[in-house]
Amino acid sequence: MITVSIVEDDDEIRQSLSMLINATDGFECISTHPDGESAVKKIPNELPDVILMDIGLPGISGIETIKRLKEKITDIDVIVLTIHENDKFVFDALCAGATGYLLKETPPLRIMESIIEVRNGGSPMSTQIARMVVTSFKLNPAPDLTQRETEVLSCLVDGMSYKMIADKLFISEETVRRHIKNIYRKLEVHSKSEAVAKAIREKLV
Amino acid sequence: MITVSIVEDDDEIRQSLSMLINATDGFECISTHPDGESAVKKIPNELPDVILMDIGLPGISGIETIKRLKEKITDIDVIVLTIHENDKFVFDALCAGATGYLLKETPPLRIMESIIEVRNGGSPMSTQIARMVVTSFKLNPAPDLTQRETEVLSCLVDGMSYKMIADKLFISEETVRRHIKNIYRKLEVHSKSEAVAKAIREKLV
DNA sequence: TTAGGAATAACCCATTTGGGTTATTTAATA
DNA sequence: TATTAAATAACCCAAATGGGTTATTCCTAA
Repeated sequence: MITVSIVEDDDEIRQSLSMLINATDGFECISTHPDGESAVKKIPNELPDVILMDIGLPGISGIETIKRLKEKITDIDVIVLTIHENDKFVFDALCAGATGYLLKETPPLRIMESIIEVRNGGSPMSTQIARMVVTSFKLNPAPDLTQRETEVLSCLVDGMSYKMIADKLFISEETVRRHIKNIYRKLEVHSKSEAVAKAIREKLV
Repeated sequence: MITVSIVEDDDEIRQSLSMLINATDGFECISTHPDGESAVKKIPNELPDVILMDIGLPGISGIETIKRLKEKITDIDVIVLTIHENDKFVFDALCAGATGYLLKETPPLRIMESIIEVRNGGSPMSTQIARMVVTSFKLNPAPDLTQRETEVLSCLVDGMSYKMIADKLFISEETVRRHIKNIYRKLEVHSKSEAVAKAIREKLV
């Protein structure tokens, strides 16, 4: 028996999800909550196996609700079920600790399969979401940077000082400074930490 | 008709995959390659819709092969098909530009479904892989750091100077220095760029 | 064959940063 | 109530960094 809680403000959706779960052998919907506050308060006592979580909730957001619940119950599986397929919502939800992310157009059968999948150590996602997630890993070629400059930028991202970079690349510290000046000009930054931040954010290395 | 190329050094696997694809209506395996070199040389002329790619190849690795192919053909879909479920291989493959990642235990039907899925804008992954990918987004609480220190660390990650942080938080530059010293001690680093690198690598902010 | 980019190297100077020390106020908690 | 942690602030000094300028060598492409 897999126990499920639902956090969803729309009465109709909440009830039909609950009915779907209870109508399926081996599943039980043990509670439903219309907002994040009551979910955060009560779910730690109810301890379901899986939570189906909406993102657009009144009061505290679904993201914040996930964060607070995961702090209290680290090993719970949260599947986001939402209409939002916006980058920010998706990545914020995953950073907060969501294990799966389904769009509301997901057919009922697929929702039930996802609950099983998440219990089996998977991370069910709608196809668009999976693509967004995978694409986010893709490295961008650092525009304009020469090969050597790219190497130096990697060293910066590794937290190395001018001296350490010089030693590693067998060149003088002055040459390192030269390369770094060129990197700053090309990336339009003015310090190591800005360069590192930009390189990582834009996945240049 | 979806056209597929296979890059796989094991003769038996390569042939059975090719047969599987050609035996399925709507799919055609237009070429197979036993190593990365020949794949990089020939696939740009063959232009399949999808490539099934092994990682453990003789000569240049599957990762490197993906990287070089994606440089030449940006809009091609590469599905990795491998026994390696090691973190490093998975993330390196995705950074190189792989769109899907299946383990070799994947049943034939699921492989064919994955080819369709990738053509429909998805990113097919084995369940374990999806979980690894999703888990990699999870933020870790910065150990020991106080709330203010965490705020300052965020500013560092944004590439801000002491002065900018002081202005933003409405405190003196000296206090910023104080916080940063404490951050360095706790994270065991000795410079801004090391702190930024560590914060991002360990997802502390 | 020559112009230009890439990589190398050096010097000057001001600013920023990193490490050490000390101290006050406030809030939490034992 | 006494203690502790967190946040605030200041000073000293040395080292690292950032910006400007100039120059040489090598290789590639026009």
